[in-house]
Amino acid sequence: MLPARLHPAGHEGPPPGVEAQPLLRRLGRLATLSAAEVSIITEACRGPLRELPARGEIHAEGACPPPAALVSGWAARVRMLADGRRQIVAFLLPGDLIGRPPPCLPAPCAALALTRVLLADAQPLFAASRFPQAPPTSGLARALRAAELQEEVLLRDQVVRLGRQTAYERLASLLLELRQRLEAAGLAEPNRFALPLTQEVLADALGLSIVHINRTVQQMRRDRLIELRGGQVIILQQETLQSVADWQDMAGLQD
Amino acid sequence: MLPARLHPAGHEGPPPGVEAQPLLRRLGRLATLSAAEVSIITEACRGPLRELPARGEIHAEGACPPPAALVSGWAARVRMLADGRRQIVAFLLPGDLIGRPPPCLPAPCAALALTRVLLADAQPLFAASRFPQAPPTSGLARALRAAELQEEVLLRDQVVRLGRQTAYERLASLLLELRQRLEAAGLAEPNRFALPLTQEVLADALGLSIVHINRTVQQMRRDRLIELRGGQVIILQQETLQSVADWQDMAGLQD
DNA sequence: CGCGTCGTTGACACGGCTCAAGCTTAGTGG
DNA sequence: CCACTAAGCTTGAGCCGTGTCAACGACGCG
Repeated sequence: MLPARLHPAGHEGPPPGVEAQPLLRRLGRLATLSAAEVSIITEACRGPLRELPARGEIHAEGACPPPAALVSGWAARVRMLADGRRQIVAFLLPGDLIGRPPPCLPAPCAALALTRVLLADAQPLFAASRFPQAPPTSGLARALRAAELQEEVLLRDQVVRLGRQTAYERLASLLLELRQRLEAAGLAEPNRFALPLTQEVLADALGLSIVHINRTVQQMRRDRLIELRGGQVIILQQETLQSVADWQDMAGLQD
Repeated sequence: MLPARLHPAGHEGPPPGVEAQPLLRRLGRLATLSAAEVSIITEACRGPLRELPARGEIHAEGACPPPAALVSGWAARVRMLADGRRQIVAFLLPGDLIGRPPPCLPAPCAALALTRVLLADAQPLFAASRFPQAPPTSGLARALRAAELQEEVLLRDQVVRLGRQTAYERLASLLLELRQRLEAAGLAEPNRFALPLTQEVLADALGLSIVHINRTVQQMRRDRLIELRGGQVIILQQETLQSVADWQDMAGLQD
């Protein structure tokens, strides 16, 4: 059963404000949130949202943007080399956080919308987590911290993929990562999810050429590990995929 | 002029305790430290140090070790694949921090000593930075935070290297990174530093084979960009090296 | 209908890997 | 002082994974 909060037809502007779900689900999984904290999050997602079209720049390289939460759509952290080569450093999915509160370095990556994207102002979340009030530490603070640590784990996975895995393994590994993250945001069925990425984007993420990504996808199809059509992935043999990818579930991250 | 704090002959156990310098220099560069904070750091480095030989395991994959500071020697964060392939995710240099205080995920990487290594207990630093006492925020807290953010920047550089650069470019980029980091710890002259790494270690860091690292080094020697003998690197043409590496100074990181 | 974007395929080149051997250096024990 | 050994470095030959170039097909949109 797919999310009931899909709005009927085309995207005629930001939806009513029911879109707090990915953030709520994800942060709620990282730590238990109080009712007050839940409403802070909901409120932030109801607030004025920033909308960007596909290919829009969320922030430039070297910027130090105010913290935002990705409410819907896909984005990526991107670094360009002088001669135009491009590397996608990380994918940003609904429920992910994009900037950091003020004491921060200039971002070494630009952030780029890969689809149409809605961003909420995340400043209230950080503000609310800052004052160590009643509880040992606020659940929100723990969740934000855990999200940050998780991002670093993903970065390390990316390093291993790029440094020591073949094209086939990289693709398997990335698909499993995306499935798990989407699932944490409530956006994936166990073996099926939307993948709104062109092969060029996959190539730039996995450090390969477009052509080779294509061949790799096809091989994986022929091996009947996955189906991939029309922006939908179906994982046919999760076990095999996991062993190909040398997958190790990062499990808990429950603080 | 090289550091005057080199103790005379062989390594007959931890030195008197003068080895707080890399940590002090590095953290002091990230934020201004109060006299009290300086003495906390000095004290931690005088305290009982943990010593490991080259190849010793600082902590295993999946562990959640107490925070430590690398006082002397080189180490690395390492991930192994099931079939024995190895990827060095990051290098750890004197002045770097290794674990995090308790609310932390199980480490996705093992930490491995690459040379003989001395570790100080970093818990006092984190403890001291936790209570937001007098100043706006303690300089130590800001420095520790900046160190963490800087680590993430380095990880992203590593992703770009592995994803989109050639062997030659990767090596150039890594050498420049190491020079800069060692310099921040007071362990490098402008164009010369110690590089106590075997070519196998370089290969595992740069996602290449030993043989190819060797050829790449030789090419760089023939091009007279660097000299590299007996664990010493001399950078002969910094400008050229920077343009090869697509180097962008991450500059400030002054909060 | 025409155009642009994306996906697909083939031919070929090349960077980097593997295998294999020889070399240098430092350490060790006779 | 000299084998002897082990670790690290170097070099060559050949292969293979991946990149490049080029063309074509499929689809969606104005």
